[in-house]
Amino acid sequence: MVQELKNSYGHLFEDALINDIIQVGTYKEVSAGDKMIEIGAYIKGMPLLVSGAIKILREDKNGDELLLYYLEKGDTCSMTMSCCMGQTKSEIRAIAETDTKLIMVPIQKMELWTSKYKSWRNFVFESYHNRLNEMLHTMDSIAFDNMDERLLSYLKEKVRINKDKTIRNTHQEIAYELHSSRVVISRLLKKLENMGRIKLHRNYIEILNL
Amino acid sequence: MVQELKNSYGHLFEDALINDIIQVGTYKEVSAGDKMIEIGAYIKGMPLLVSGAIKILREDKNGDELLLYYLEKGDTCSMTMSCCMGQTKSEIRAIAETDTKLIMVPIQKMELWTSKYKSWRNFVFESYHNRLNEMLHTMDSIAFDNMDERLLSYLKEKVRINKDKTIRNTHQEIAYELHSSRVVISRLLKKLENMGRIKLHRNYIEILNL
DNA sequence: TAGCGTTGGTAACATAAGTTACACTGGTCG
DNA sequence: CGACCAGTGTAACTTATGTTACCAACGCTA
Repeated sequence: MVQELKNSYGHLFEDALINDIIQVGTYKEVSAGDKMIEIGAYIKGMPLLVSGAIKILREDKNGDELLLYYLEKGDTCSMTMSCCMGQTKSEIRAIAETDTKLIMVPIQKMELWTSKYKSWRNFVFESYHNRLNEMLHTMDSIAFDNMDERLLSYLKEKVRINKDKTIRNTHQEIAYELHSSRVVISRLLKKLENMGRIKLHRNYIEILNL
Repeated sequence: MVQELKNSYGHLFEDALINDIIQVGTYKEVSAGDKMIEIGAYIKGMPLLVSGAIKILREDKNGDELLLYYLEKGDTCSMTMSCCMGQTKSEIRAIAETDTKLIMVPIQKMELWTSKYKSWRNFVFESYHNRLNEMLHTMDSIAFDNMDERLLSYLKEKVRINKDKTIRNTHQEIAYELHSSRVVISRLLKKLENMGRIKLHRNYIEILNL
């Protein structure tokens, strides 16, 4: 854990803070697909991502989902921080996109570290900043783009996050994350295949050139 | 200014901070419709709202707009803080919705106050928290609701923000903020009128019961 | 091997929203 | 007064997206 922490956060945090984190943090590994936070749950700790990726999802009245953004190495969950302040329930769902390593820090430390460590403050602010910006871009995509453009962005992002030109998802799963329907996604994917940009297979999609 | 500040922020900030704000802050009044921040602009100061409301808008590739949320008394602009950190340009446009009074604080103070005053830290965190939540709810509305529901929410919010059951906007202006077209909005407004929920007039709308 | 569930392809249709076009009205300004 | 313009109402049409239905292909396992 110590080495992992230093690799991912050594350049951000001063040594004293690193030591504090080692004292109270717990190292965790989660597997792709594991549910990490459920909507309405109370938050116990704050995650510092060391490797892998976590997807953050929003749910509508019918229980259908919408992908908001991903967290990656060096990120933390602003929603979590947000919740800690007000002791409110989670507004979002978090699911591991890939196998992920992270360090959980008890939220009780937040207050103290925020006053004690400048690097921690900066990290927290930066994190909020990044999340707000990601929300903005997700918003752009949803409000301004057609489904075919949204699908394209989705595929691109998925390739980047998974570092894999092969997307191992069913059309149904993709439809779910884009808050659309399977038939629509199949239709648009087929169009992309006809354009020569992807190759469709059962249970996976080969990305050629996006 | 001193009195305004104490009224709106006295319960939030410790006296020493209030004094600091008085030292470096400048009092400003803006009129409804005034453009306060343009997309791509660099930010000079951070606004602390004393009264009135400011609308925050996002722009698409074609220059069309989308209303994100309003800032009110006691709010500040997280996007501004966000920008200060990274010295980046504004991602959004800010326009006074009503006549508004506010105190501008130079961004140079941010860093110092954040380490010096606990109440300032809490204020900044709280502000990020609120903005993230508002973004979430705007997102819900755009991703999950039909235009008629979005229009309804829009009208309700407008009444609340302006504290006025009469909405003094043309259909075109409403269409703009919802990123739709005039014809669509006229159509839906007429439907609402037929349902007896509003009364349409030239250049204004009477809200009966939403 | 036969049967079954999952996945994907596709057609036919329904609906929400955007677009174009044009008429009407009320107010303004020469 | 008459011309003009902004704001609104409405019809007719297009398009994107969602829905329903059904079939075919694949892989599993009884």
